Amino acid sequence: MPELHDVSDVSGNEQVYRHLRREIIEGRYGPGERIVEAHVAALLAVSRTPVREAVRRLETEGLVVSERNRGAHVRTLTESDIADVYEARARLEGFMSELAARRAQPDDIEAIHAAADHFDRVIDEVDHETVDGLRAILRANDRFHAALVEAGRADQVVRILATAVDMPIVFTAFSLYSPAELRRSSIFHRLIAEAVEAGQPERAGRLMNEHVLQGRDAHRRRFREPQRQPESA
Amino acid sequence: MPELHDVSDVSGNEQVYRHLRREIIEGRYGPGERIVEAHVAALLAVSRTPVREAVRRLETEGLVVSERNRGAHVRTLTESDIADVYEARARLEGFMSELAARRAQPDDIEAIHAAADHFDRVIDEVDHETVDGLRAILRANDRFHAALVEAGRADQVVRILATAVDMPIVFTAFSLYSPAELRRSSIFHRLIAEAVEAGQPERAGRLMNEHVLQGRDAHRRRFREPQRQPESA
DNA sequence: TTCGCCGGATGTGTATACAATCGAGCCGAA
DNA sequence: TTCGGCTCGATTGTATACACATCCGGCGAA
Repeated sequence: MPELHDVSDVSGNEQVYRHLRREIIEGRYGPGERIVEAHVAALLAVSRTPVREAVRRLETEGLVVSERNRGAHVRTLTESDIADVYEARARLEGFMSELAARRAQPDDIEAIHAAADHFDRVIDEVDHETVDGLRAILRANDRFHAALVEAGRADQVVRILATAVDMPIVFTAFSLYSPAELRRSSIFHRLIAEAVEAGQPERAGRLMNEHVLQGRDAHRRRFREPQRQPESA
Repeated sequence: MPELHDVSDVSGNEQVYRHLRREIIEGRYGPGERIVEAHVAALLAVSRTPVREAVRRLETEGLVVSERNRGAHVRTLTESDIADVYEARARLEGFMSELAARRAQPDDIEAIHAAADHFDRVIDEVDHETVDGLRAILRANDRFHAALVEAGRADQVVRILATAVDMPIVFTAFSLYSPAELRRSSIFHRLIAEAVEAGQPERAGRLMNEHVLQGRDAHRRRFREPQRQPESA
């Protein structure tokens, strides 16, 4: 893991990548919207070269589609695309939870419990209606999933999840979870943590699988309602 | 799927990408070997710009690792990395086989059977000891898996498999399969095709899962033997 | 001998220039 | 009016230039 909270020493490439990724995730670049290299370059005060590299990365991650000589645009996903990716993610994270239950070290277990605690605290304390609140909740959720997945000690699978499968969660960012759903998530986090600690791979895997599918269903419900956007930051 | 057998109208970027990918897959760039942009550029008679873009793509696919200001090198995988990726692939392809059994259209079924037939013909006819023979076998195998996976009609998951998970198979290229293993593969292909045609998702998924794990084990056996390289092309 | 410093060679990161392509609007002919 | 072709602005694809980081070998001092 190179840098985690580094801020100074990032290449232009990396800076552009993070910028675009966040803009897309948080919906400021809508689905289908065109990404013009020169505009992004001007906005971030860099040349087109790093912009192009960042776009290539996003393209292979699947966030962006580009056609030769015609530029790049944000990928548009159908409801069923998203559901499929959730299910794929359920399988992979389920697998990682099994591995975690087999391979986790005491440190890992502690990190998992800490992340679960932190999630609880965050959902109680932050204002769900603001962008910052949502970011905090999503970050806390990511932290739990990251702790779990890393406890499985399978770096390549972690990489797959991070680069290829993260995408859909991403588009979920503003598809808010209700307080009830968040509490349910919290309960699942606890159950998974306990199964991992107890060294019960099958249970851990099944619980995680189910937990992710709950996310899919929550997403699906939101998708079918009129979209409500939270207040901007 | 943009182009499949296009050869003329490829951007330099794409050309470099394909070149490097193949070189890595077929082992002419050994694990850990450094990739120097200017050398590749000179070799393919393009500038460094498209080379850099291709390297970024390979990097997010996980074939290559690069460090800031220090260049890129071919990723080195441990035996356990490879085993983990195989298992992840088993889960995802198992999932896709389930979907295929649910969603496949008559065309898809036909393509799957055709690919299975083709695989049989190829393993009977080609010389397993040459690079070209191996390429033909791997291509035939890929064709079966592609037909199956595409029958699941979940483009995003196909993308994930292609960009993130394909990698290990890749490193397997020269880890030859024995004739007995190839025949076993053939049998599994048939069984999977039948389960899909019969609309039996669970069986299709289980069979595919098992089939991929057989691949993992074959790989593992090869890994532990002294490496034999096939004659060069 | 060993350590540390320096300088050049090598190679990466980014900016910029220019050619090629695309697409929209215009114009004239049927 | 409608359609085909044309031109031009906008944008992408690639080459090239240059600044800077890293690596390595040599040299001198302790």
